[in-house]
Amino acid sequence: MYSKELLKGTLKTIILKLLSESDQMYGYQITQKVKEITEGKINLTEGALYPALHKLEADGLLSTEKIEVGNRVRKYYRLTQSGNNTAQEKVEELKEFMETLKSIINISPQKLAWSI
Amino acid sequence: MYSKELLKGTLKTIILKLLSESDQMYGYQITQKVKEITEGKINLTEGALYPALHKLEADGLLSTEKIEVGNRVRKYYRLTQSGNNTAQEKVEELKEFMETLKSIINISPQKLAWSI
DNA sequence: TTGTATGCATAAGAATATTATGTATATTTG
DNA sequence: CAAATATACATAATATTCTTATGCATACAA
Repeated sequence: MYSKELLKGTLKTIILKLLSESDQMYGYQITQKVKEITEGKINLTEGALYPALHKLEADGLLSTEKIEVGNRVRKYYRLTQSGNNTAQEKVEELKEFMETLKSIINISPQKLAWSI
Repeated sequence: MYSKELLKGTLKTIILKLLSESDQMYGYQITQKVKEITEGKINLTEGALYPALHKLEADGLLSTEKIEVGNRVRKYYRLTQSGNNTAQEKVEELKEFMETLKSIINISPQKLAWSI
């Protein structure tokens, strides 16, 4: 597990990306999926996930559907039209941000000194 | 400029990385350096930077030295021994985190469906 | 029957940022 | 030369977004 603070700000983008690649998903499934893809390196906590889902829904990016499975109810989320657009934007923004971060993380002493 | 929330959690690592590649730097210089390296894409705000620097100093990762320049005082920061170790760790952790994030961001519908 | 897994949700608290403000000197520009 | 911008530090109020803890409930395995 990584220092949790790194995850800050990326959670919504992760949710939107997963939903953009699948028809619909429910909360618990998202946590398991992320755990699986990242080989256990990222574990979403419920206290972070559910408020984030609710916020995305409130913002009109997700719609929900409750489906009974046995005696339990699952709440499925799917992207709205607006959510689909936002998903693409957020993912693109995250990619660019990571490239920019790399430019700092991979800087050499020479390049840094160049203009100090 | 990126959505600010992405920067959350990466600020300390950025500071430690810059200091690990230079002898010493002062706060304002760090903001300018980051702006230059990222071509204006990341602008550190003072309200975030100074508290972060103070925290790193309080944690024993940075030491300070005040130097008069003209009639003004600059507060230079440099890594302590402990800060140097932490810098390496944090940078490594950030790199690994970015790799992990990529595995989510670049996932294809097929791979995702594989185990839904 | 007791723990683990599944499934949702919220509340208290911590961490970390934004925005605004304050103080002060130096330099550039109209 | 006055005013704006740049340099340089700092903190307070507020917002956001997590963690941790708690609660409820069903299903299944040891």
